[in-house]
Amino acid sequence: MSSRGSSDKPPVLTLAAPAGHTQRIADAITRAIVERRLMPGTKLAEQQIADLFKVSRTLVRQALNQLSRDRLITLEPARGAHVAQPSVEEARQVFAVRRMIEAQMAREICAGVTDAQVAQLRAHLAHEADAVARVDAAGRTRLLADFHVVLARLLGNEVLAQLLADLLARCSLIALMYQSAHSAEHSADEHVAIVDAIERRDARAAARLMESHLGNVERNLQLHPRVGDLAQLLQPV
Amino acid sequence: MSSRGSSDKPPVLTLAAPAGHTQRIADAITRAIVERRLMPGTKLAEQQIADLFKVSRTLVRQALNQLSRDRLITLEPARGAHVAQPSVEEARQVFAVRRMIEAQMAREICAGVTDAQVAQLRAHLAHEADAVARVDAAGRTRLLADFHVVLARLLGNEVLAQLLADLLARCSLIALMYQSAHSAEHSADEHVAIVDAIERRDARAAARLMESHLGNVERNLQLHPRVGDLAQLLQPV
DNA sequence: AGGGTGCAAAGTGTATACACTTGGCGCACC
DNA sequence: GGTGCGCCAAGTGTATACACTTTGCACCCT
Repeated sequence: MSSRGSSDKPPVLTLAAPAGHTQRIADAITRAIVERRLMPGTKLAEQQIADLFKVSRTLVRQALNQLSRDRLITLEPARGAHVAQPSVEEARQVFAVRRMIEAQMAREICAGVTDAQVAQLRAHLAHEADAVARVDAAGRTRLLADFHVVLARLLGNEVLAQLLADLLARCSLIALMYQSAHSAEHSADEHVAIVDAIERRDARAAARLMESHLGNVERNLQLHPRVGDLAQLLQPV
Repeated sequence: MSSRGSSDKPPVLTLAAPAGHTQRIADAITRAIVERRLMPGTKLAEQQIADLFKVSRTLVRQALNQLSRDRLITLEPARGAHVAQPSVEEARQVFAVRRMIEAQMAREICAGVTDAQVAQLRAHLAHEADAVARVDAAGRTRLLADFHVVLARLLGNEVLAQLLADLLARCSLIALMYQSAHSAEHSADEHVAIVDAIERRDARAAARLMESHLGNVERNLQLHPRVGDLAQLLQPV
């Protein structure tokens, strides 16, 4: 709230940004979704967005196509774009994939991590704590997700990092649909424990902590048994 | 148990009408790349493709954007689209990710696989053997890749299956760039060994066999040391 | 009065037009 | 004769125009 759309974009670049306009629109919508300003199911009319950004529908369509591939919105043939409503099943599957990938990731990081990289992780944890202390909801959410991407980057594997980033974007949408009771402080603490294990090069503990961390996050979503189905059925498609 | 006994031709690509034109173009280009009719580095001019498919550049651009997100082509700002040339580094990273995911996948499959599912795998292996026997290069390559997707689907995790399908498309491009000496029969044999382990519910063996299988495939690519860089620079047609 | 049919407004799907960038060739100048 | 500058062609980037689908509302029929 406090950091409204501050004009961090000097108007100088506007004519020369080539791949920029489409990406800028996609990013803006992504942020709007993740920051809960666009609720799941909301219709995204092309002309409306085009007017907002002062561009033509062409660029808006490109952006929407991208977001559709990221599963952040759904694109029905002649009915337009809507903010996606991930099903309970999809949520479970996304978390299952994250557990598979990130547990193994934690193990491999322990095998070859340097002291400098550990320091890098500590720095990130400090940022997380800072955001939590400042009650900066948007930044906090982003940093908590970024932690996992930072871990991926430690392996020097950009493909892995990109893949995880995509999954995390979907997770943000899932988290806001099935409102999590898992407090940010709790997540941050678990991150600290994971880094501790990594610093000790304790692969088994790191993997176990990562799995339990992801398990906690998922468990605290309200997508559990029959209650979730009911809530989902009440959502207008 | 759905009547999924023998799948002679169940590709899901057959949708044509609604979102069809763009998808049809993207699929055609994808196939052309994977079947080695478009070499890495080849320029894809929009108007040229548009004429071929008798549509406007608009739809071609949409298709190219999709392919660019799949990393099958690169899209430079005002220079057009070219068939991607995955670097040696990228190839290694893709395989590293596949090992991480698929080894764990093999373990989890062993934990909960049913006899019917094993039979399904056997059926797929039969198709592979058939394609190898018929010296059907295109079908063979596709089936060898599909094996891994079929495994992913056994877990009932569509997110995982989709993710793996994306990685496999990139692998096809990588395989044709760094021409593999790994014979199709060899791969098929390793697939059989993996299924054997799964049938025995031997998670450790299945994971180990999967890792060695992927290791063999990667090792037999000619992306080994510094020679790879030279070979890559000489590649462009 | 209720429900079905047809019309009209809105919105998406595709094509075309136009502006701008890039790259190559030739001409002039050194 | 070599090098640099400028014009021309080709191709991409964005906007706009137009056709078709969907949808809501009013009106008519039962």
